[in-house]
Amino acid sequence: MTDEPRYAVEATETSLAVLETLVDAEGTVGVTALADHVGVSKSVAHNHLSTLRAAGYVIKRGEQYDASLRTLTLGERTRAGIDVHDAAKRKLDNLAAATGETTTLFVLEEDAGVPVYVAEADDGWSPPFVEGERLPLHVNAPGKSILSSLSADRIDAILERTDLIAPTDATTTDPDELVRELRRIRDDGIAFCRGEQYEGVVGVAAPLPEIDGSRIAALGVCGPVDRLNGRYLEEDITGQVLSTTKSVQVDLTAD
Amino acid sequence: MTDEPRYAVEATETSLAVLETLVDAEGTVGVTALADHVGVSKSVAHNHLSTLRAAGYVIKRGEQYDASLRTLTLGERTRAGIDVHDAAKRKLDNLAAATGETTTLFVLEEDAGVPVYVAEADDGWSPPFVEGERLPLHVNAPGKSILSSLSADRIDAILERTDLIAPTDATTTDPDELVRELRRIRDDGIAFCRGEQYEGVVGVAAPLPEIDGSRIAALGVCGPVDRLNGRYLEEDITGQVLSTTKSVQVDLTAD
DNA sequence: CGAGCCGTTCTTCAGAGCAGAACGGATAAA
DNA sequence: TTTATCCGTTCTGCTCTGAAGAACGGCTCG
Repeated sequence: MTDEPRYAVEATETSLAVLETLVDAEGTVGVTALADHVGVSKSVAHNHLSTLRAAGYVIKRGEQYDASLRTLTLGERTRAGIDVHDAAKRKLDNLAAATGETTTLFVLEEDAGVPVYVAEADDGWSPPFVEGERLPLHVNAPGKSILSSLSADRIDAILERTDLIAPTDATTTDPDELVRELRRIRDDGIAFCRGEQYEGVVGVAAPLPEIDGSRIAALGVCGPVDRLNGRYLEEDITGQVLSTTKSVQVDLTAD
Repeated sequence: MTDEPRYAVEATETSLAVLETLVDAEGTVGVTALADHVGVSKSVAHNHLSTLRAAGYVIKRGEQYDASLRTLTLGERTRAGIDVHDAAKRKLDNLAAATGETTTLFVLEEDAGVPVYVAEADDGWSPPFVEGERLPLHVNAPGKSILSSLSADRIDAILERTDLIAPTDATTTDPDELVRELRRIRDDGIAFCRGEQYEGVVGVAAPLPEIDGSRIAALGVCGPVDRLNGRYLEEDITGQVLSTTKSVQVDLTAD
């Protein structure tokens, strides 16, 4: 997984650190502050900034630097290559409108679940998912859906490599218990998450298995437990998640 | 603008070329093909791939490489720092739903207009805008809105640095004529674009001037000329664009 | 069975890229 | 007004990175 590269390119690591610092900074950053933050000399920081600027990923406002909007294109171009996203986006918007809750599309990547699209709830609130950020598979409904759709061998391999961290008290950290739950999820075709990632947030999700070359994914709804509960959650919402998933699957098979 | 950096970091340029190649590639790419494409030796390509992989921006599927979804986070984190985006996103969704057409938020960056958010039309069609891609300001309605809201000095400076390319026959390439049009746009508070960027595509946009630290932006609707025309375009759609813009402005001032 | 590909590793050496010093303009303090 | 400081940029010289190309080993196809 994280085998250190034998011949790493240090300059690349520095440039990425510079770029990430700028992306996370509020407003612009000066050369000196940036050099301190990244841990290189001022001249080196300056060289990397100029290079990133020539490439278009960094802009200069006065004497200060900032990440440019070009950073968006990398992600958008990557997202454009994901067929599940194209098939699901609009349906997730509709599902969000119909339920008033946040809807998400997660994709499997390197033993992790990655939100690729998040349609926000009516009230604008949604869990602090950052699209593209890898999340452990065992802490949320889409992640568990994805896991449940894999072969037993693959589940074991992933669980072996994964540290079953517990963001809340509700998180399942026992592999055997998790495997039992995954079996139930596979039988039901639907996964629930009750505060396992964030206190008070529940989720429902259904797997979207691989369809000739598309990625293994899952589609879900999540929101506060005081709105999502009881029969409304387990029948109404669940039904809508299942029918949306079905419809995305049909579209994917059609192409 | 494009003054070559005096001490460019070549390794960074190579890594970015590698990453962009992967992002634009359909599916995965092998080391040899990638090395050829970027113009470096196989071992160098391999070193950069390993480094980018360790940083999380590249993943390996079997013996092939691909851009990872992590590329999304750079853009999303940048976007999260743009207050105009947060204020306008939901309203652009609503405007798209109300009109059935594509709505966009453009922001000024380095003499160019950059789409930061695009809400697609009902029929799923939208101009081939890639979020984050810089577009000339004189070819579309949001760009012209942005220009019109600047001071005369600043307009002159930008026009001097800009090559007034003409994607279609309808594009205005004469600076004087453009300045006259910008004056009209400033007086009306609304800009139109009639096939100046893409044949058969018209646009309406209104400027969203700088509000304490927010970026200079514009908000627009665009779609095919056979749907958007006549009084429907000039009164109905235009009115909705103006009221949405007003509402975003109010929200921005409120914070 | 062997020829050819492809990803990975190794080795060697030029020069890329590092740190630190020096420059120069701007701003603040005396 | 003068002086001190700070910050972005440029310069310089040394070192070790990162480049190329060859070699390795596994795989596939003829």
